[in-house]
Amino acid sequence: MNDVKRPVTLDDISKRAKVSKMTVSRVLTGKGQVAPKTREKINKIIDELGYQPNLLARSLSSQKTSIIGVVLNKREHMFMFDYTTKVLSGIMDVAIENDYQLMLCPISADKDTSGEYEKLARSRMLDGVILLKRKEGDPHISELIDLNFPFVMLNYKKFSEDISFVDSENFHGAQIAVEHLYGKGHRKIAFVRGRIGETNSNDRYLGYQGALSDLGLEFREEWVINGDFNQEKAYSECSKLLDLDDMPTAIFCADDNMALGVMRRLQEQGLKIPEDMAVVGFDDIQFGTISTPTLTTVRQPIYEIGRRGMEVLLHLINSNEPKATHELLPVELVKREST
Amino acid sequence: MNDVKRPVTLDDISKRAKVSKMTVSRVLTGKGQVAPKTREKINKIIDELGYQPNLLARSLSSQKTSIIGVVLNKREHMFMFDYTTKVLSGIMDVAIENDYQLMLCPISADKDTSGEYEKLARSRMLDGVILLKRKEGDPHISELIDLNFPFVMLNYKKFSEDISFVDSENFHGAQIAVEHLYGKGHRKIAFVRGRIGETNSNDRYLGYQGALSDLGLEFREEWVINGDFNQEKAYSECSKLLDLDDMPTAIFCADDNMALGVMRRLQEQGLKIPEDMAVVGFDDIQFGTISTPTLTTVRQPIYEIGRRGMEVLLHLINSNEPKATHELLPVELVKREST
DNA sequence: TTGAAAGCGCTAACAA
DNA sequence: TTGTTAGCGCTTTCAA
Repeated sequence: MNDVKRPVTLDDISKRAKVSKMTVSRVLTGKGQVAPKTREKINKIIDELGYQPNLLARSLSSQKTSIIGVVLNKREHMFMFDYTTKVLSGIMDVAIENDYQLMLCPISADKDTSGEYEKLARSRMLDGVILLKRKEGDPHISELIDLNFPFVMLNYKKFSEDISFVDSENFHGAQIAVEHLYGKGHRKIAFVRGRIGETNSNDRYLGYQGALSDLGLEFREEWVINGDFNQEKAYSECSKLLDLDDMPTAIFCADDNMALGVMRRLQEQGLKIPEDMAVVGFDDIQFGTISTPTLTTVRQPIYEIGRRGMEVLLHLINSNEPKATHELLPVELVKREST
Repeated sequence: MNDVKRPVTLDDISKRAKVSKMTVSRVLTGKGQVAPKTREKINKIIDELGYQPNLLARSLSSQKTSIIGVVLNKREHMFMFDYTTKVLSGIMDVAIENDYQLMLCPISADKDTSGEYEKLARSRMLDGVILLKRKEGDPHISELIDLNFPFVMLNYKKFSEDISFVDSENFHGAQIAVEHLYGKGHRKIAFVRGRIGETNSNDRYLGYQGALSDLGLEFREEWVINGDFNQEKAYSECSKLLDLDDMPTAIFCADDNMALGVMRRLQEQGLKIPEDMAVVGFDDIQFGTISTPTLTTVRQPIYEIGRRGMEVLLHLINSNEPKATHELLPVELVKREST
């Protein structure tokens, strides 16, 4: 048994200071009036005894824990380390600034997770949750809504008054990617789709189509392949484009990972990038800065999304009449060697 | 105010089932005997009412939270996303298997963090902590030891009976890297050191020196440069090697990040890798698999370190007479194009 | 400005 | 097999 010494409690302090526990509690939390002299005396004893509040007891009593759950896709996050690290950093920085703690809540993205969100909410351990990259129309979100439990979705978009989200301008991002290629002289632009069923993926597809139409370019079914936000899938599917009689001259990929897969395939085929085929990605992951050639891409402000997400959640938690917030953060084209 | 409906409590269940709270508690925790019939009746009511235990109350009463704190270097983890993600995955998988939760505890690696560990321990929120990549001889570890609070250090080595750690065979890893270069015909082998003051870094340096001596190779001060586990630093310091009259023919870097910086510098100088200069790294990060050339490296089992670390910690927590565990996991040479 | 009493929801220890 | 009692350490509410 690890018998940690019996910790100092409020009671110890109050007895030593010859005041009630309540007075000590007031000093500790800063709420309520305490005579300066009393306060001083108590503070001194707190220091002497090295008192630390028992957060469990405090939370049980006050019905607030100052802990936020971060729901991430159980296994998938391994393949999105760039994303996970950046978004967590943003969330974490705001958490630190506001004295909140972060709890990791891995939940499967595929299996039936019915009841999982409700469990989190009802555990009373969390004041709110941030959901990362959940699937479109996740049916279990209603568990959170029904319980009126504060939550924010990141990299997810749904204009519902029951759902707060922070996402980036995916539609616009796809547009500027296509316009950039157009500016470089390309007229036959292919698209590699992301996972069907993620709102991000859909918006980028719509942005691609919208831009083609705005620019008077042709849209062809066979120039659209499905990469599933998966590098290997994009790598193999890419062959379909290369087998075409009328090949595109540029490929816009719904994320950088797929762009990397596509570039690998092109290079194996002996094609020069960007001379024979231009490539644009989406995200701006670090790999794209050291790949050969370096990757032109649409930068998403992931760190900022994390920050804003946490800010929105804290507002939801602490405001008297919370209202769902919908935010789309701006994206930016980063020109590199692949175009 | 978010007025979540009043949650169902043990009391509600017990009244409805016409048994005492204790009996319900027994059904819930699985400890103690309960008549099958009673159990069945209670379980039914639990389902009906959608009861979820209040973890706060349970923890306060039982003095166990089933939450583990993961202490990571506050800002630094941003630059080690590969490491952080892998090690967290390992920790998380074992946590899930054992019904533990993970709490992120960012603590600065540089500033004075006196009292921070103690705060974690005394908060009563955590059953134990895992410390990632802390500096050698971190003076505040004693706070944990004095409180007899369970903790494990990862990627840290100190043979003390007060400290449990899981690390990889850094010394041996450096040896096989040098031996590999020797096998390729190299006799003048330079070394790029990591951060002075991390045990990993020191061990790799010692392994390098040991291997040179075993192989009867010359050790020269000017063939050792300091990269501080920092890609840019390695990039710039690398010039010192190139300015030498008697240049080495191979460079062994204490981590992959630095190796990437070194390769960049070499290529800018017009040197061919591995023809003009061979390069070996340490870690096996993903970048090394797609760089040009791909990087020969010593693979550390980071995911495994995370797993073992969590297992060791759980043992420490749940064993009656815990004893510090010291583990060095095996490393492995991964041959690629850079040698 | 301070204090007393009650309770947050659960479990440990003991008793029946 | 089941129940009773007594907390865990804090905050809330109300009274002084």
